[in-house]
Amino acid sequence: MSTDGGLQLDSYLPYRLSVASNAVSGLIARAYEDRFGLSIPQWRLVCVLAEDGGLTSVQIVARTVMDKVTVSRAAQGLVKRHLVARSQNRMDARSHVLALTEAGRELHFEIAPMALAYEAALIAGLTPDEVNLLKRLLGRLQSAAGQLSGYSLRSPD
Amino acid sequence: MSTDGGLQLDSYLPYRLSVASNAVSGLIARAYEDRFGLSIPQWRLVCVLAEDGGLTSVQIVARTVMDKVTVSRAAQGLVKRHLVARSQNRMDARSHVLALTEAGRELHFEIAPMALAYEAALIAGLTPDEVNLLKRLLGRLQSAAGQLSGYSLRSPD
DNA sequence: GCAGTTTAGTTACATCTGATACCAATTGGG
DNA sequence: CCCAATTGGTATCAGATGTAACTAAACTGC
Repeated sequence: MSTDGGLQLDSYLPYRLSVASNAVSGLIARAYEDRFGLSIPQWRLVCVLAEDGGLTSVQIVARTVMDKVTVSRAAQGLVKRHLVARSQNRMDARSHVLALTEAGRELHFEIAPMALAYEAALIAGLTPDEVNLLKRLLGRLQSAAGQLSGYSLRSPD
Repeated sequence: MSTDGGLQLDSYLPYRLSVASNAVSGLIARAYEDRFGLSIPQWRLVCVLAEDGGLTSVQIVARTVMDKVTVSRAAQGLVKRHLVARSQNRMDARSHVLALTEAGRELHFEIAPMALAYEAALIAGLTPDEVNLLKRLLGRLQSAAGQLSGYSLRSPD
């Protein structure tokens, strides 16, 4: 037993999580960038707009766990490429409603199978039960982290 | 059934993984930064040096899945604070051996319990079996991503 | 209906990160 | 040996990201 109470980087969960996430995100990011010129924030935006239809920036922020600046920039890029259109929101003149254009819908239609293929390749070899459990556990970690942030956690004396 | 073959952001694994990892990393990063002035790369470096003793930059890169530039910068900061010492490597005059100083060891000794407490708080409510499975699955995702990168993955026609 | 506060969204800035270029030292082939 | 190619490590540059400041519009109470 070592003096550090058993802390080993290799089995430290936040480290493992970060490394795995970086590996996966890097793979996916390269794929979207290379073939469609989309950043990950842009891809997420396309995704939620395809699912939910027109949304305002605030709604997208709530839906995607991204910063509002990130959303704003992603939207700018997509509007410039005519994949997303912004229309006046007659309920509130400060905000615009973002929605996929026809070209945007086509792009989503093209990407979706590739995205699913990557996911399938990543989880090949895992049972459906394992995948479900993994998603559940990730959700738990996320909410635990959310609850802990703001609190200060003192190490045992 | 939607036209996209069932792609929903909320249940898309790479997304879930990224969101969970960001939440956890953000939490941990703030804790280390606030209390010890360490960035995550610096923390990792302290960790592996505490575990393995003196290492060269190349060895640290292999051990921590970080870029060599990141390691170089993290080391600079730690050397400046006298937490890490660099000594000549008599096998190869280009490289130096990095090792914790006494102050560095003390710092590690202080941080380790907090790091473990965060991990414990994050996995509270999970069974040991679930935690082990989670780590195994993360490892699998990481290696799958590693294998896939470099290959091109075509979506099914 | 008007002053103060809150909210939607963009801009500006400071930071961090990674790819590239670069230098010094080492290795290997002839 | 010596020149070419490789490797350890750092510096430089460009792009991404988040925080804070800012603008404009919309509520709130009176």
